[in-house]
Amino acid sequence: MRKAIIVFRKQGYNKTSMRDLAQACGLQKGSFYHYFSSKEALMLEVLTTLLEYYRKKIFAIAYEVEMSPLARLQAFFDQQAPIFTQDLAGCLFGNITLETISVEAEFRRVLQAFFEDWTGAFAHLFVQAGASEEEAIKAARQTVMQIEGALMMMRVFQDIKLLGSACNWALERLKRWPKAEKK
Amino acid sequence: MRKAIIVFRKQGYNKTSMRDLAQACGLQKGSFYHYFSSKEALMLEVLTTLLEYYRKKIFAIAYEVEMSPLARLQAFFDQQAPIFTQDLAGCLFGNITLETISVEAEFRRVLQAFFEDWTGAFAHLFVQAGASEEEAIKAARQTVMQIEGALMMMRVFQDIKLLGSACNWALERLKRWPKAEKK
Amino acid sequence: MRKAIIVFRKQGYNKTSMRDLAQACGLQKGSFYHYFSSKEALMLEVLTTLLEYYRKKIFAIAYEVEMSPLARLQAFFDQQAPIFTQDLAGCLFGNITLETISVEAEFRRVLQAFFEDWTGAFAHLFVQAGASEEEAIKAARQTVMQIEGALMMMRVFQDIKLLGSACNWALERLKRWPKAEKK
Amino acid sequence: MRKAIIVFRKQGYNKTSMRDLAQACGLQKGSFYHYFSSKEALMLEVLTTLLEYYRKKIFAIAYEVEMSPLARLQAFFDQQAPIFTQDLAGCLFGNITLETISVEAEFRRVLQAFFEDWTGAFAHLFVQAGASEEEAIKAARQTVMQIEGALMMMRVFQDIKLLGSACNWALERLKRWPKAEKK
DNA sequence: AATGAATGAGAGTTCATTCAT
DNA sequence: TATGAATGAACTCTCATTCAT
Repeated sequence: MRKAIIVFRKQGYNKTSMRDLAQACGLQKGSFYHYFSSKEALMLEVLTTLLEYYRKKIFAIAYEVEMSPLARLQAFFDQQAPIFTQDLAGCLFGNITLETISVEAEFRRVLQAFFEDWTGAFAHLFVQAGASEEEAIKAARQTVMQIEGALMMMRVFQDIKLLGSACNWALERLKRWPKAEKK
Repeated sequence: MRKAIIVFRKQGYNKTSMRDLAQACGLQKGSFYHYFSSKEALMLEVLTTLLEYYRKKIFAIAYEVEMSPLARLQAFFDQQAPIFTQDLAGCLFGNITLETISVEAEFRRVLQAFFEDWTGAFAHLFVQAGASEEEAIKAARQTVMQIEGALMMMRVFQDIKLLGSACNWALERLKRWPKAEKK
Repeated sequence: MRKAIIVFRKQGYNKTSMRDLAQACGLQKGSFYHYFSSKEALMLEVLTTLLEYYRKKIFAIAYEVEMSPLARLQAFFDQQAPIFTQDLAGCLFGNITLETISVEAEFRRVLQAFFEDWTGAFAHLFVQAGASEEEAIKAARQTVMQIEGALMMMRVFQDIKLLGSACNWALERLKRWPKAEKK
Repeated sequence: MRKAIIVFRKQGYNKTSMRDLAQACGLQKGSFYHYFSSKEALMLEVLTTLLEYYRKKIFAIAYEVEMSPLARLQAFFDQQAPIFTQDLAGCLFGNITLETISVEAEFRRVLQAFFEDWTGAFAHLFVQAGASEEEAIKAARQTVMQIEGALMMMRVFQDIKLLGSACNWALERLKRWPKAEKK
């Protein structure tokens, strides 16, 4: 499963064959069908599992009351960055979105959930820093977009720093609110 | 060729078969090989041709001296938006980047060129509006990222307005510079 | 075992997978191999068991001395009909014959035995009704053929009555012999 | 196509792989898909084509006015027998019926059409020989059933003569009608 | 310039079978 | 006795590509 994430994120959905996945796991491709009923089902489960992980390990950081919003965002990025930069492969959800969303309707619900929860986490931070609900959502959306855009640039130009600058912009932005550094 | 762009943008590179492309053009699969030596070559030519089109018809707008920077950016977006929103399929370069960049090295050069020129065009506008070279590049990059991120969100949530708001943010940002509205 | 008969009769030999059979028995595929060494062996055992059942419960009716030949044939059909009409699936031996006889030689012996014993049972009735050995065998063969043919029509046209008429013809035919109704 | 008939008749539908068929035609299995969209479609076309052939070349004999009904039936069997006895493989329609009818609904229409037309042809002969409509249909049905049953026995016992005797019975039966031998 | 037959490789998937537990 | 993981071969079908016409 963890192996599948890596392969899918790097090669995309259509380019990745069951043989690739099996090989990455040291199995025969037929063996995969004991665990997943189809390639599509596997992808769906990969996405669902990964979303769960994000919720518990990353998005949750935005709701930790013991840190200031700014500290939380910092921690958030610290957790997220290594995942995104690994293999210079970016964000699985973003990659799969652009590759499949117009054709594979089954993935849409999970992909939407990911982006909604991500935006929600950021919005919560902006609210806590002093923004109105509306302002917060706007800022959160913009931040998510910027990061996904940055990941794209990171991959085209093979330059990890491009993600860093997007994160910095987000931190700067949060700082502008009065309660950004208060617990 | 124009048909190929549409199909590739919507379905992606790997999901699109030569049969799909031929069908879209009212031809037989085999006939395609009179014009393009391989699927890869075709994609490359599609990207190159489209890049040329962008340069002449869209990026060029940023360098038109008769309009204020703000007016130019507005015109820029007016040209770009319908292409991006058609079929809710987004930006071919962005889509192909996230799908293939880690696997097909041959496309990278064109993809990079596209994003460089795009950024360059925006940077020129910010400079003309009064920004320093460095500030301009930063702002331009951020804008491109935001738009690509917005296109992703537009596709996941099937909501065209998400692109619009990214464009508006860019316009607002440009306005903050003193010479934004001067020719 | 009884479940296997049902599945095989309806789906045929090649279309039926070990998974289908296991499922019908509430077992796992692997568990089947404690009872049968292979799919072929299973089929063979199914056929053998069923033949044994036919011999004891159905063909035996033809040899019951307490009834007239006609009464025996009637009883014979009364026993046989519900088996053949269940699920509109016909006769397992007939189905398997037409599907596999040219390819799997191993089944031939049991299949032949079934048809020989069946014919023998009918021939006995005709002899008892007054026919010569030769005439009896001829009539018996014809009757079996007619019934198998009727089962085929029953299945194509999804009409249970087609079997009934074949049985009636056989009864009429037997009646023509002088001792048909004598014990 | 002619090759496909042979292979399907001998091996059945499920046992016959696209590789088998391709091999019989000296092609690669992939090449088959230029002519038929799927195995099922191929089978359907095989059945349809063969039905057409039967109608024109065999069933038509029953309607030839220049011969007596008996002569026509004789000619009918003379045409039919070599097809049925070839490879001891029997009747494709009968074989496919018993193998697939409960599972593959798409074939039913053609299979029914075959048996209806066959019965119709025989019924016509009986009518011309002097039978009432009702009697004719009954006799025709019985004859078809007998032949299909005989083909089954022919295959189990690997004895070509079994088909012959079924044909003879049919001829004898027709002779019993007054106008059987009149043109 | 365009076709359509053909190919060989490989896709996703199913299968009968094995075997450690 | 029964499971469930695993395999390797075979399945139906699709693909990018070639080439004679």
